[in-house]
Amino acid sequence: MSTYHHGDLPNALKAAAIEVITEKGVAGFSLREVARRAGVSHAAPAHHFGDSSGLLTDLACDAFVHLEARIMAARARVDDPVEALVAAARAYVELGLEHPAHCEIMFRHDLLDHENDRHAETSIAAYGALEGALIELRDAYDPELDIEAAATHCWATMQGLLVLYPAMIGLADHRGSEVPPLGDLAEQMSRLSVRGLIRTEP
Amino acid sequence: MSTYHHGDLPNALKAAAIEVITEKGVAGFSLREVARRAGVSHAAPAHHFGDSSGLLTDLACDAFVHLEARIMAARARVDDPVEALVAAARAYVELGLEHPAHCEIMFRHDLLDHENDRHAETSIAAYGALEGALIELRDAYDPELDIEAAATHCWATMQGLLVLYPAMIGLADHRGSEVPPLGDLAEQMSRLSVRGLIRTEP
DNA sequence: TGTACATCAGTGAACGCGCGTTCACTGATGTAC
DNA sequence: TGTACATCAGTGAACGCGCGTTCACTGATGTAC
Repeated sequence: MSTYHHGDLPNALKAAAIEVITEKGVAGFSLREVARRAGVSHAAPAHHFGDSSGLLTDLACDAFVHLEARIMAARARVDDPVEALVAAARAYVELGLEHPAHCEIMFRHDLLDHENDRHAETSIAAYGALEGALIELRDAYDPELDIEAAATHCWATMQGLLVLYPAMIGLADHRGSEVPPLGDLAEQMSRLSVRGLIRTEP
Repeated sequence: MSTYHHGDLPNALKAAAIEVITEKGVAGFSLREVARRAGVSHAAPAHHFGDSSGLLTDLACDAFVHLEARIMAARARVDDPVEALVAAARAYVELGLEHPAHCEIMFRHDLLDHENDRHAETSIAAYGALEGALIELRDAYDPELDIEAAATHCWATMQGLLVLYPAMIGLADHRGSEVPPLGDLAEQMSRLSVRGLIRTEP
């Protein structure tokens, strides 16, 4: 097998990067380490991603694409707009559980390249999927629902939950209490959000 | 002036660390850089903090102490439990605006030392201040309010807002729309939360 | 169909840099007697 | 009141390491004629 040309080095590098970040956190990430894991010389990644923010930005875009797909799937799976939103909330945190590395990067404003067009596209698309769910909620339950505010509220709550969850576990250990599974927590939190968002009881 | 013994090197190092993180993000943080800025040899920090996670953990503890103080102050300033909670929400994000470096560290689970006793104490105390506000809310408006769930909901929403805010600005720039000031957003979000948390309209 | 050439993808050696850690040291401070 | 000694705080040189970047190179692929 000729391996001089890799065939799909970009994706191999992304997979290696995810591996590194999952094991050691973003702090342990380096282009050399990634190249090493992909079995390629350390100068190779530059041909595809330029520098490390190029690679990380591409991974963040993948994360947004995954997120959009999951929210859309949740919405398609469930009829009632309230239940669809709850399902989307679960989908969000489950993405965090299954792809912690992607999630760790998504909002690391300091590490990403914001000029990147795909980054704008994919993040807007993911946001749009959430907005869609809220538009259905508005149309079904409360014409006065403020879509922008509701989207910010839902997204912030879920993202905050992902950030806080490890700390909650640490705190609970210290107290001898228990923390519910993250998915259940996401459901509970999103139901609280919905109660605040719509006036009519569903 | 004899400077061989610094007088208060630990605090000088912490101040330098905040400076570095504010300028370059956590990614640009190193003990050597911190020592340099404190005007001290690069081996000196080890005498006080051991390694970098020792220093960062101490900063995170300071952040929790600040946060607790702000929440308590907000509660003391306002009588009505709903308004107190709203004021606490504002206090949270304003801490994020005024001390972005502290805030960037608070929940960086990967960088902190979790065996640290002060970390447990201070984070529990800050959480307790929020719980206190919610207990007052419960007693005044809804005896069935679930304190744990409510605390998680409020904290997650505010923390998520801090994480998302830069991204929201980026997205708004791209759309040509505007994002309200963070404090106003915090108020709006916390009012939505309260509406979901208590059954009786205040 | 075959050949020449341009372009692209990856190599590997070399560079200088900043990092954390170690270590023998020295200056300052506090305490015992 | 003075002296000796232990402890603590900070020094600065040395170490090895992994990093990003650069560069001349080579192997593979695609295209023009």
